[in-house]
Amino acid sequence: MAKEKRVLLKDVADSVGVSTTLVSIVLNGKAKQYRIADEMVEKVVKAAMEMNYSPNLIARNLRGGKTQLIGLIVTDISNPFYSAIARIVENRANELGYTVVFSSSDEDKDNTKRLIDVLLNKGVDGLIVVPCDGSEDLIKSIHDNNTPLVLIDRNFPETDISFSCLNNYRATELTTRHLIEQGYENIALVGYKTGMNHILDRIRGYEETMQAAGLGKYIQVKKVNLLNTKVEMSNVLDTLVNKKKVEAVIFLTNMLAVTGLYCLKDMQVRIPDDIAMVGFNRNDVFNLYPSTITHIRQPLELIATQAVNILVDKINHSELEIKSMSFSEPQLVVGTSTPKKKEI
Amino acid sequence: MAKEKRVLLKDVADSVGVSTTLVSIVLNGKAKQYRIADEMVEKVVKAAMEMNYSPNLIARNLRGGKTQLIGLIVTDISNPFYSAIARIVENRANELGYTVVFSSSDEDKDNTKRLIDVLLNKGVDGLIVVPCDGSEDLIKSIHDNNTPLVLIDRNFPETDISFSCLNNYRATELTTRHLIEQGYENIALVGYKTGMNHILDRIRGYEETMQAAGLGKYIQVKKVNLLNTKVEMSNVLDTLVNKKKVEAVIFLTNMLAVTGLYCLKDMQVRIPDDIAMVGFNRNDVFNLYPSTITHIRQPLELIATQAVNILVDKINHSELEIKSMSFSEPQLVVGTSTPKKKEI
DNA sequence: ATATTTAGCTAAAACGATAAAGCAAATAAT
DNA sequence: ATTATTTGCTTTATCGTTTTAGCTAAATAT
Repeated sequence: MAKEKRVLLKDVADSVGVSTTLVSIVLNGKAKQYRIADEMVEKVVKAAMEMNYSPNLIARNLRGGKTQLIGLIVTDISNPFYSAIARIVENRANELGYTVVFSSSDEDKDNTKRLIDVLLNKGVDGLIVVPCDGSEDLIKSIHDNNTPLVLIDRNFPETDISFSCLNNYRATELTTRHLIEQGYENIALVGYKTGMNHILDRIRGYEETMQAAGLGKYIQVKKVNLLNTKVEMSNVLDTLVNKKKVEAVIFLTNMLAVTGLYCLKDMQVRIPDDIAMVGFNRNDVFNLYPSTITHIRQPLELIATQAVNILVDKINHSELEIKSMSFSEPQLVVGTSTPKKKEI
Repeated sequence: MAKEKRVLLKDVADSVGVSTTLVSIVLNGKAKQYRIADEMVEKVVKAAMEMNYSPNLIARNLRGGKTQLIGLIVTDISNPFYSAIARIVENRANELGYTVVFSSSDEDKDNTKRLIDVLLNKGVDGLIVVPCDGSEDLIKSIHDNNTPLVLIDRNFPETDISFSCLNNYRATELTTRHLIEQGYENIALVGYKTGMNHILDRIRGYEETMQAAGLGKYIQVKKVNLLNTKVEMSNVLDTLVNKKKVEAVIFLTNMLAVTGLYCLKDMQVRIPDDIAMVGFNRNDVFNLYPSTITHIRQPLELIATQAVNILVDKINHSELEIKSMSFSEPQLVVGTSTPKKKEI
């Protein structure tokens, strides 16, 4: 029941009869560099193994300024999209010898600031952040302060902050083109109010593809608020379906797509009989809904792994100030929610 | 661009012209105890505020042995059930001044051991763990070593390790009783192979309720493997539906219920026309499926908050060895997947 | 007038590791 | 034979706090 006393460097040193410095040198693999005798190296390593020594990271960190801790700030860890990312970040970080600390910003920039402060204070070696609206200056100041930092899922193109995200323009270009090829013309888009680049890129992808296909007159971008989404979504969909006689809707995020499904179910609008739709990111609902939902698949594995790779690289070469940009390509998963439109 | 130098205790001390000790005492609220003059306290606090001082936690921790870090080990953070828990743990931990480090064990006890070692090595003050099959001895040894530890979602009733989980027996008692009241008799259950208590309790809840209702002869407990779930589930459901002519199925976890829905869809078995079913935990699928799925709702907020409360209590009173047990009550959310059975 | 207490503060040690500088003995060079 | 170099290790300082013990001057007691 009593707390086992931890084995210290000193304990190992005493057991071999040498200084703690020597043990530290040997266990850090610098024996050659400090020309420690081979037999001595062997003795020390053996003793350390037998005594089951493991260094106190806090002490090591205080001395060296490194914690092998990575901070991950997402908007909401309970959002399956971000928890999926978290899992991959965790795996990759572990492989590289890091442990992950996470926090949720709730899309709020003051929260983000608070969380970053806390994490830096805990001594994290670097940060992976899903930035939220209005956080650009804040994030820039962290980056300017030479804290290793990588944005994920979203980015600030005007800055020299590294990021790993989806090629968002391509995502909606793909979906829009698919819908056009299926014969739809009156195609609307539902996004949300934000100045964040990932959403703006998705909107551009839709608009430019529509324009290029000569469907400019049908371009309709509806934006709902992130709070009170359900009510706003109902109104938006009511307008699109009943007033605008829209043939297909593209939802810009998973959450919007699922909320959209709830509303359409309430309105007793059938998919795809009454309207075609495209979602974003995988969701069991998309497969189990009466019709399977066509959606964009993000290569999460790649996006998250790249973010960690870039970050760890920055941590290890903090003297270099390189902007790494990783755009991953989206895939279109075609379901039965976007069938070929029957000609009149 | 240059790294801002952190403000140290010494900087504050120098600016006021006193010792670091005094500043430390004042900022830790021990001025009275050390009878520091009131004007001095005021001066120091003012200086610290103005200089925007915040203590280096690493140094503080090295000295005090506390990190204000909590380790959370779940089986898979990308599982929405656990990421929902993670979010609540995070919130409550933050309120109490802690930060959360997470890891996923993948239901593997060797992973669990490795992760616990890493987290303890990082100096976490305590652990919240979802234990997996076969990890009882391991977990017990951590607990015996006086590391503050709380189990969540699952527990080891034979030990004196604190936990916060659902009243699992009540959960299936509720569902089974509901089905019986709706007129079903041939009710089967699908769980998975494990020795873990939470599943065994759920099975007992079903069995004893069936027995008490005089439906003992209908008791059928099917167990699928956690790997290869889809294939095994197909076989199990085929047997239940086609051979055993079962009227209703209870799925013991969210994952099982969703997998079940996939299989039933493939088999073109309609719910509830061909079979009634009950799921576990909330899922958008349950609401958007053609029929809404009756399911057990776990009070996650309560379960997770309690876990943190218990843990922090243990951290602050490590001398007391109290076993705290928190069983939270399940709720039955009734959908259209379990309608009143029409009498013949 | 001297001894004792109290108020108000500081010096120094400690937490456990790592890095820089140093030092004796053995070997090589002149 | 004397000096210079190399080998193999140790001593000391350091990271930024907190805590223990102590120190000085003023206030009180004897």
